[in-house]
Amino acid sequence: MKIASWNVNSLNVRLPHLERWCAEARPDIVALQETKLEDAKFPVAALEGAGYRSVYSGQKTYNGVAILARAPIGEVEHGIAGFDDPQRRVLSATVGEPGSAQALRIVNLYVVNGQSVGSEKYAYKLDWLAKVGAFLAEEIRRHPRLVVMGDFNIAPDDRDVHDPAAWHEQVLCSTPERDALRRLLDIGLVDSFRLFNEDGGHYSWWDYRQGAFRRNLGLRIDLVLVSDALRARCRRAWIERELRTWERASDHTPVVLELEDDC
DNA sequence: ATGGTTGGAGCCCAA
Repeated sequence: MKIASWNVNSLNVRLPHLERWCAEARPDIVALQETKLEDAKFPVAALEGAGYRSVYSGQKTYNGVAILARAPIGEVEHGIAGFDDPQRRVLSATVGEPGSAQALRIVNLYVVNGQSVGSEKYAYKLDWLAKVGAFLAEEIRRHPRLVVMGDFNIAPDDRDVHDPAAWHEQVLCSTPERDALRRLLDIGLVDSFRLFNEDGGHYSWWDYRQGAFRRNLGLRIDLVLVSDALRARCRRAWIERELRTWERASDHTPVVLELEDDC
């Protein structure tokens, strides 16, 4: 069972990449961010042809999240109850046969970027993360088999940063952001990549500018978090770095978690 | 050097 998260930075542009990667890697569940598509324009038929059901929450130009799965998708929840946010950044669903004990609860997050420390968008980011924390505390209580994945726009620690000195207390790396991520993990989640990789230098995003990918100037900001109930079922976690070399690549690559087959 | 590249909208904004 393979579970993946990928910020595609426009599904219109990246649909061929997604189809190719799904055919090659055959992930069972994929969370997409920055689809930048209104729901009416979501490529349901193309993905069905590739073997995936899809649920989505999108808007024109910005944001947009989707969950694809080879198994049935149910209990779809858009956004966060009681938080009337026009930005489409949160989508949750249960994947698996209805009523099955093997079903997984998936929460897909496109965390606010925050622009720069001290900006209005940064304040919105911290407020948004606090609301997500309250939401996840309830989700994990109702759904112990929980996967929270997405573009977190936070590098968890300095191992996840190519140049920690340059990024020190900058947006995506600042202490308040890392503390906010820590509070999400404290609910009972673990960064699956770190179950298998302790060293630095593994990144999921590289800026389009300055030849950042060629020079491996990246950050690891795309994460697959799993609840304690799933922790012992994790078999392998990795970053699909090779997709960043493809023609017209997204600035992010997929991050993948493999769970035991009976999961 | 406060730069640069990409995507989407529409002649700038967000990342």
